[in-house]
Amino acid sequence: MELPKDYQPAEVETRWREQWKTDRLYAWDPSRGRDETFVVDTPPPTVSGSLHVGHMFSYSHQDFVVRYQRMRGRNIFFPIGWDDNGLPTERRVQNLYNVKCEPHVHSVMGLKFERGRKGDPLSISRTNFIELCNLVTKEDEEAFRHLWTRLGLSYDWEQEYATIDEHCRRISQWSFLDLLQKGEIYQAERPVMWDVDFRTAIAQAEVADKEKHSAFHYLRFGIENGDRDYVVIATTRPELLAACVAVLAHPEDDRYRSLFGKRAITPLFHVPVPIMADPLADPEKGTGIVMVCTFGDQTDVDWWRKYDLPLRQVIGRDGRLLPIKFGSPGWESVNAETANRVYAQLHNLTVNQAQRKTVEIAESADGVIDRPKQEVTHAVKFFEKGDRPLELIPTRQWFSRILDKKEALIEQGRKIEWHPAHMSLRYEHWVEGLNQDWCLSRQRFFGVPIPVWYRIDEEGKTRYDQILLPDTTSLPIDPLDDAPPGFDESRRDKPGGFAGDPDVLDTWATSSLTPQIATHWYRDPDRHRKLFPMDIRPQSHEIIRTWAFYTIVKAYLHEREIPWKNVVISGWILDPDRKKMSKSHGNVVTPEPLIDQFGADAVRYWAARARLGVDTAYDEQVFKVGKRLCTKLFNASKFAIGRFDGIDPAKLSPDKIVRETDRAVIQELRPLIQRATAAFNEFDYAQALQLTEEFFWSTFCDNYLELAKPRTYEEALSEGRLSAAATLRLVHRALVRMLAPYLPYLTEEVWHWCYAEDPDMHASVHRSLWPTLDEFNAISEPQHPNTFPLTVAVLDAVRKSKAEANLSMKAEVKQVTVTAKANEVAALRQIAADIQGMLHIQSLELSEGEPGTGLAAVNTAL
RNA sequence: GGGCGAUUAGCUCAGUUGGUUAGAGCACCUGCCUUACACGCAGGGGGUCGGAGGUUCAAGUCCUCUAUCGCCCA
Repeated sequence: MELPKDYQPAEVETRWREQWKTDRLYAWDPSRGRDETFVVDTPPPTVSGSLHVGHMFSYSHQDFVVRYQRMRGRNIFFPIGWDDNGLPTERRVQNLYNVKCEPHVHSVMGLKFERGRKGDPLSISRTNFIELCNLVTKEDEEAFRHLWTRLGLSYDWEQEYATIDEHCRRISQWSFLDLLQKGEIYQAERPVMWDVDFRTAIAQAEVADKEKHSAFHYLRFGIENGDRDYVVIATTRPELLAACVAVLAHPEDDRYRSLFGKRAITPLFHVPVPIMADPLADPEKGTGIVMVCTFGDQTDVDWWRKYDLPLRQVIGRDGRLLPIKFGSPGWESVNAETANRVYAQLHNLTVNQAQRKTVEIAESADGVIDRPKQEVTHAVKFFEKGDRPLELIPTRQWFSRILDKKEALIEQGRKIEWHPAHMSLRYEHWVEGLNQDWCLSRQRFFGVPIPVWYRIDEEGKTRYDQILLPDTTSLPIDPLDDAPPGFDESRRDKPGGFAGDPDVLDTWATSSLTPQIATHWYRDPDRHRKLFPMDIRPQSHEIIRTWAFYTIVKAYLHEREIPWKNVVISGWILDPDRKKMSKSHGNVVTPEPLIDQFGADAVRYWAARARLGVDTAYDEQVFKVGKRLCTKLFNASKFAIGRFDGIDPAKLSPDKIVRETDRAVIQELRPLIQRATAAFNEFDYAQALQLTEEFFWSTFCDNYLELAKPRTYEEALSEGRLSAAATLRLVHRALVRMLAPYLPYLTEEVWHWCYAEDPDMHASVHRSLWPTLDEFNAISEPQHPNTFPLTVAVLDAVRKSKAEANLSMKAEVKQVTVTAKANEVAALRQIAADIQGMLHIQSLELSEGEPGTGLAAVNTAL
């Protein structure tokens, strides 16, 4: 057989990629039963995010597990999707094309858009904006598809989906309607966390705390009919002064006890507000007496509800101060004229500007500022993708009831096996800390529309309590384009007609349905039953509180089921200084050049070296190690196969393995198979790799191959040569399979040099069965279980002597004397010829005795 | 402030249910171009396992406290 001189990853990878696709090697077989099927719920990557090494890292981890399971004979269901709807795509479109979506703008057919256009953002219609999002999404998907394919991830591309495609919209809307019908979702007008730039509500899971510099401003509030003139309140949000609705202190705070029941008069706006006692007021914070605004934070909301306080909303949805007229109902002031004069200077300012302006006005007024401000640092809530702090703004939104299900959700989490186990705590702690129902609606555009309409009464008022639902057979629908059953388009937005809900669903409302999306759920109950609950959800740890959590929620709400039996958590790739890789830090490594440089298998090796759930510092050395392993496997395979090539494989059956050396190496292989299999069954691909790599390099290449080599050069098909050839073939064939999950390209290449036609194997290594002990049952055990380690001890000693004498390994050795226990000497005697042949020993003397330390005492005379 | 995790050779990491002189790769040093591989082979130096205390015949491996770092949550 003519084999190539060097391993050329690029050529080999391209060839096999094509072949696998043609052969539908990774396609799921719908005809096979659930018990022989292994189902994976792959979290679809956010395609508008930038590709980085972390993607290759964690998505390779799934593939190791999947490829192993495939080699166990399981029917693999391994779908892949793209998470493309939502803000990341919208933001990318805005930046790429310098546009902004304004729903009132009319659509333009066939509008051409230009990337990188300068000037002010162009306002475009919702329809045009969504068109652009779809366009960009397609390109972004292609980048991921390319990377996944190059990496050799064994997805079943026939199951591909995108969270904005028709199928996903249909499933997502069905989910909404099903939960609505089950009473699990509701709409309400209430203060929600609001991003003033994206102008949308967001959910608890999307909030990130950021440490920000701020300051307590000490303001004097007047007291109505009091025994003192004023009380000093410290606030970090003076711009909310106009929204003040009450003043609170701790009931046992003697400083303020006499004030309870009286009214305070706010500075600048002269609004009388009640002074009340509440145990949640912290005497240690600020001056111990706090102003309640609608709304500064969640505690304000709680107090506002608890005491049924009035609503004085001053911050608008765009983050600017609303127009307000003091003296009008709800805006009483004992000095409305002054209040309006002050407020006129604040109206329409952003929150930041308003804060500065308020302080400026307060400073120039008499008796408002009590003392200099005090700088502080505190945690401020941001939308994780946002630039300005969140505001609490009362709006009408859809919510999913989850607060009343904490216990049940924790219980669901406990039914799932988490790998590593401690990751389940992240889930439990998140559920325990929930403090809001899930806000499902987003005031955005590129998402799954909320599939409802509302009646408009004869007065032209939208009746949110009169919901119109679509016929489920018509899903997916867009209530802004489609008319509800019983109406036609002419009645849209007219008195007596209907209005479509303008909002879209939170992306997680769809992403949380990846199991149902993949199984086709209600559309194909048979298929759903065959695939659900799934076997594993591989993902990384930062999305436990979002992706894992919401998916568990949905499976529970719909079917009272867990979505998967196992969650398998990948760690992160950190930069060499162990910092998180992120675009803003500028430390992100781009993936494709690494494949160009080292080959896909080497990149996968790098990923495989990291243990489950453990964060790993980025170290380019590991790619080199991977590449070196590929080179070694390539060369060793060429050589090993060359040693038995030409001998009829039928002559190389297990029963031909009769020599002690050969039986001894098989005896070493057995525990390797057991241990690697056990590790893989626990999803511990890293452990399985480490064991296999060590055996391959050290036991197989450095020792066994060298020992067996002389016999393979014998001219006749002697018993010894056949035994060595059969052993080489069987061990090598097992090792190639054991490395196949990690190095799919090279192992497939090697497989086809020699093993693809074996009757007990599949043409592809990736569908051949993982090695089991059964394959080696027919081979007798060596005379002594320690024969191999004993032999290596002798080899090491002789090699050391040669090395210390600066001699070549092929240098002749006059005599070697080995002392070992009697039964071991007997075993060693059968190895003697191989040892002598390998190390060129003229005389090898074996004597029975106490070896002292170690297995054997070895004396070498050069 | 609470929770979780990490802390092992210069670097990146392994160390199974506690048990002989703590391992690997890289880097370093010394040899060897041994008819698969110099992207190789052989050999070598180098850690007492963050710190303190405890349990035990025996601890990197269990317990307590503590330091540093990271993540998550308030």
